[in-house]
Amino acid sequence: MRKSRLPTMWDVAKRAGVTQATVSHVINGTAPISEKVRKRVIEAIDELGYVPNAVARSLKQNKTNTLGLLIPDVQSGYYSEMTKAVEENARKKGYITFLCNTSYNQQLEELYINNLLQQHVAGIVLGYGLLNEKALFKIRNSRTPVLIIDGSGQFGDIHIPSVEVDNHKGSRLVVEYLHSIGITRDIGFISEPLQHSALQRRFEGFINSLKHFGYSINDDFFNIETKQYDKIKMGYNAVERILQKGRPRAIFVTSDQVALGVIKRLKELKVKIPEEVAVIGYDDVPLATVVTPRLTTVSQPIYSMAQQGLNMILKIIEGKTVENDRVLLQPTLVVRESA
Amino acid sequence: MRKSRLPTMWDVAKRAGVTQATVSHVINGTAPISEKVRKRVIEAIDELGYVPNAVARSLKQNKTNTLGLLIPDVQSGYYSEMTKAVEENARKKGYITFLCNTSYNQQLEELYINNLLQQHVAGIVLGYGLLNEKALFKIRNSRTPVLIIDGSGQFGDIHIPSVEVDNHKGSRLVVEYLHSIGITRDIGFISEPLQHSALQRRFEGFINSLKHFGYSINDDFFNIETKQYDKIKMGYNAVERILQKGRPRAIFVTSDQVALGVIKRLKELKVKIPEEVAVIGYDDVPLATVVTPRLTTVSQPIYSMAQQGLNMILKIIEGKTVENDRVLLQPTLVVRESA
DNA sequence: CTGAAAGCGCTTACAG
DNA sequence: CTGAAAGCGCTTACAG
Repeated sequence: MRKSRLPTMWDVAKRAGVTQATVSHVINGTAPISEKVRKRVIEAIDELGYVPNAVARSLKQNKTNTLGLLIPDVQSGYYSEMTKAVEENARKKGYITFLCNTSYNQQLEELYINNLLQQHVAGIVLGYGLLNEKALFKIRNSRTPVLIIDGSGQFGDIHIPSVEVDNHKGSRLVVEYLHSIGITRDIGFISEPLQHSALQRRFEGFINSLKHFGYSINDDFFNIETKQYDKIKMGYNAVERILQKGRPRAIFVTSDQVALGVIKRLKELKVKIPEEVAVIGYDDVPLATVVTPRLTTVSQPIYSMAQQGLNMILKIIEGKTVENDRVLLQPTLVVRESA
Repeated sequence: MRKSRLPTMWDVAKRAGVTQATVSHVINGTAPISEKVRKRVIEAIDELGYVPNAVARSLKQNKTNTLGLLIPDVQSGYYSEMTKAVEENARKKGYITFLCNTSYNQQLEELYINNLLQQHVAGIVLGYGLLNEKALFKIRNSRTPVLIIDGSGQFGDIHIPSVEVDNHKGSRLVVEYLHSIGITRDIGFISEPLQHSALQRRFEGFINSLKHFGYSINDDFFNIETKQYDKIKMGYNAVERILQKGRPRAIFVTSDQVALGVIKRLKELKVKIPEEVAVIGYDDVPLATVVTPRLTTVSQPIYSMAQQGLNMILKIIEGKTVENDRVLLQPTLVVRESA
């Protein structure tokens, strides 16, 4: 049982007793059509269950209404929120989005980019700073509009439009807050690998702020992972390693997902949070309010990033000029219980 | 600065001094080509940075390598896992997937289905039992291969291929386990709205098992939400309402996300889990091991569902016959600390 | 207000 | 082994 050919405009035309061009005109409103003919065409469409073929349309118009979104991991609370925000805003603008989950794998990044380019997507949204520069060049070469959310638009010589959050400032907020509550030494740092720009900036911002206050830097309490694996386990293991060298008074963790593991281990060890060790995360994922103690963390305006980002890339797609193609948004610190 | 036309096979052909058909043949390997010509064509492709146009290809071949996935909410731990599993398996088979996040909104369901149909996706994967039957009819009408994961394939008269988990059994495992640890009464039930079949089955299974053991049913301890909102808050509020009527000895919650809220409130109230109130969730999301106490829950073989589901729909897409189009997988109970 | 016709970039019999 | 040609289902000037 193979599907018999789907009805086309030609079938509709025949049934309505008009020409195929006329059917196109009534569907797209591209010409004034008499009410009588219009009605006949609409009827024929309904009777046949005709559905316009976007593939043919795209080929002729040389434009699609599809977007590609690259993220490292939909399962992370942060990226799933980003995915939702991007997809929702795209839909509202009439675009449908391809989801590309790269797992930070360079080969996958390139495979997806190749695929998206072949699909002639109207634009590509990068949810993080791609690791594979070759893939980036391919995008540039194709002249496909591209945007990076939550990442620097600067890759060596090439620059792409971006909407990012001030990561230096995020870290500064953390150190300032710790200062304000009297924690001025033994501040630890835990992070997943500093693979993309956002994470690197957080680390730089952290170090700079520490220096700014004239704190001594004890990297016994630093634990930066060198490869990706389960985020929660990363936090869990990091606590393990740090505690072998001493006890920090506070730990700044560059993502909530990892902070969850940190808290888990600390609690198992009966270390009091925040009395003995204060913990501050980053991202403000929904779960931050569920753990005990509730997580103090740096909040990122994800929805706003996605919204402004989408507006920007759509302008570029439409060939309009965008005044500012490096939008910088501000993070805020949400103080709860863990610090 | 508008993009100049991208190179086509025709451009490649001209540069290589061959015909456009020949270029197509070397790209697709659809004809034996002399090594000499092949090399010239490959060179031309590289020099021009030619990328095959999948839109044109799809139109001519009347098939795309795209899939649509409908889920209610990427942000939920359960559906983000499903999304990842489906997307990964689709990619491995050469398909790229459109993500459609419906929020259980019937209008959105229909909008997405219309859009996917226009895009002529090769297949549609439903991540839950669609609420809008009209949308379902449209899929059927278009004869687009469709598959439902984690939901019944039976909608009134129409049946669609499905891979689901035995939800009756999941609930039975819960009641049996409670029985085995001596909890034989005052068993509560908390659920988000029973909007799709999976949830309905869990409820039925729960009631049946209670009856099976001859337990009395006290629906003072039941709290089934009537509309969607934040899952964690649902759990939180449900505890509130139930505790006003008395204290159950155990609560079965039909999803971990909601169970997180249940635990949160119980802990705030200093109710001991599991000594005073045992809590059992459903789904076994990654966070289940992070909360304190670690969540006892029913585990679903999501990856396996996605994998088997993808295999099935791809067979259907390729016109092969599938022997069993109603696969039923088995859940397992993971006993941790909360019960 | 409606139609005839070209063409988007490919694939695919078919010839030679 | 390579090419000439039709055609996938549309949109879009252009005529009338």
